[in-house]
Amino acid sequence: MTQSVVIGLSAVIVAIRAGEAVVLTVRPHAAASDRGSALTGLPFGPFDPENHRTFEIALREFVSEQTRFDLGYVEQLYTFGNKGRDTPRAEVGAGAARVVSVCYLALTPNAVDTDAPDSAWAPWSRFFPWEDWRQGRPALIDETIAPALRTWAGTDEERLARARLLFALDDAGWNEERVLDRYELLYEAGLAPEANRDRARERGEAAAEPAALSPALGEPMLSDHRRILATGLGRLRGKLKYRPVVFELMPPEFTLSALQRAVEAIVGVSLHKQNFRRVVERIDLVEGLGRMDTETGGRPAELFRFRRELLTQRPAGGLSLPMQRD
Amino acid sequence: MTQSVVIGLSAVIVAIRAGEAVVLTVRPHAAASDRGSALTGLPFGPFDPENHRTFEIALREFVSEQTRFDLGYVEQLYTFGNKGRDTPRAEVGAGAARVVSVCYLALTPNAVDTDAPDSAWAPWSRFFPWEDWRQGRPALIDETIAPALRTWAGTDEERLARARLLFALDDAGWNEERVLDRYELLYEAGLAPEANRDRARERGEAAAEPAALSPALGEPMLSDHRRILATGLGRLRGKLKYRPVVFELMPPEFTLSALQRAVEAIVGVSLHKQNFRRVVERIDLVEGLGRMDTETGGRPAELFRFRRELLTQRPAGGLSLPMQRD
DNA sequence: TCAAAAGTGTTATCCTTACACCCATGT
DNA sequence: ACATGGGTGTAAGGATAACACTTTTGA
Repeated sequence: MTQSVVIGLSAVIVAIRAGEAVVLTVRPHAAASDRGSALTGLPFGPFDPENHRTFEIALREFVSEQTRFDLGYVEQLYTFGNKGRDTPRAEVGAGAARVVSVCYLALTPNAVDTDAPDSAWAPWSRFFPWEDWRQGRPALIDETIAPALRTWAGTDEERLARARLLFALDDAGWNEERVLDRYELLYEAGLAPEANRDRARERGEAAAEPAALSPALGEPMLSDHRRILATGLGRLRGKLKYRPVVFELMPPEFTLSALQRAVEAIVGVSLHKQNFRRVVERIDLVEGLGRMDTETGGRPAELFRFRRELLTQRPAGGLSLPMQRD
Repeated sequence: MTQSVVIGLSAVIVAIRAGEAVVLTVRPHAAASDRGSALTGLPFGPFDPENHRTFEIALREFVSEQTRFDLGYVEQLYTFGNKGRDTPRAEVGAGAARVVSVCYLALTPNAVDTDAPDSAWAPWSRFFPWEDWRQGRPALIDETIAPALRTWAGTDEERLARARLLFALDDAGWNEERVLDRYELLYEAGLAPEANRDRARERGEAAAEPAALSPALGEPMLSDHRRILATGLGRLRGKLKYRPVVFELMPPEFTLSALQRAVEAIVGVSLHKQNFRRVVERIDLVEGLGRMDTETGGRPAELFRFRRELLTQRPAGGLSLPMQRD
């Protein structure tokens, strides 16, 4: 008498829009079963073993159905199967079916408007405001997060050490890749509204009101979608450094500044302009086109293209990130 | 009327034994449904949503049941869901249930004998003999693989380019991380016995005899387990370079040579002794104990330990790999 | 003419690589 | 004594980080 399992697919779909990193979100149509459902989520859909030969085929199909938008680069992220995950209402399941989510990261150079009414591009700093260090260390960390974490940690040395390491307290360095660990720390400390909601649901109560400081700590999402998003952002930040994936986010022709702004938007730090150019030239994966982009404000910038051909000819690395100190 | 889905769990469990990288294999007890079943597989077991709160709990449980062996470090690898995957007989499914496998990579410092009769440690070069470059470029590549791939490619430039890039033909460099791509290329070219078996099954025929050169091209495994193993090996080879995971494979005290041999066994290349030591000292994650190991043959070697405490105090990186040229 | 952004040059420093050499043990 | 493996020093070359500076446009 085994309980049935339903496979769901989710996608973290990333693009660059006006120099900002954005992610595709959907707002499931209002429905009775959704309490307090101003919440957005990631595009998700069921996996039907009858009709879908592979996960990826199913993924591309439901994304283009839901958003009229075609995916480009796709890679598998993670599979979540913990009991107690919120059951997204779109999954049709018999009663208490266990939902397992196979999650994907997708990158696209066309952040076109999706003309589907319930989907929209949202900058991901809306969900993780503490992850954007481009203007320097966010005040949010020292003013809100650090005190709250210290209160939560009390005298527990292990908790304190984690908080220090992950949020760069007491002169610890910032490691931009550990997005998921930071989100999970906040969740564990009860600083993510999702934590209260999930705990309430476990006790069978109605969801408690979000804690007072929630809005500052990033907009919550449906189910565990913010965890999935954090997984995707962390993976992308890491991958940039050892695979030439930025170019999957760029249009066919771009200026080096646009490329730099794209990298900065993703990793969330400012880079040193001159050295960034040198790094890009050294890896030798771009080619100047001789033509100029005159829309830049100052001196016109040369347009470049990604020499995609080279990927089939040699190993291919990523970009190192020459940080800009203030 | 959706077809049911069964979740299976598989594990690539890696250890170092006498300086060799080994992986835990199981040989399911002979059964009528298993044609030609001298084949080994990876430990796998069903995931029961009734009783298991998380995948990882289920994984640890069935591994210790099957092999009387406890896992240490564990990370999720990949989830396979393609139609046409061979259904492992241990999964109890109603008729034609679709089997989705959530696969894990596990590392352990204790390659103890498992006293379970059907499980055994096997060096992974048995399954991927072309991946071991420690004694220099394997003759197998030029004598067997390259000619077969060139025949398969014919005049198809794209196929030729892939073969050159992945198997380091025509002076292309060897990239030890692309284990999965290499296996998939061989599979696609019909050089892995699994390919013939799967194609035969798709046509509803009995499995064809393995191709003549199969034995040289690595021992095949049950179902798609060799693909899973390739995924795990590739991931581990990559991870070594940016996370201190080697130490999860070492006993509490070890010599630097033992550490080097472990790294070499995993990445499959020889490293430059003097520079390897420098690299290890620089990352500053090991500590000399002042005591000596006298069992080494020549001059006794100092014993070191991994300073695991540091992981909670600072970011932590991996080892760079100073190659030994011949 | 000035602001804004593109683009070049140069240097100190650190890491990697390669090579040469010495040390302590068992046979 | 010598083979075997452990361990140290040092110098060349390349990558990175930090600096100052020139060029080309629009307002």
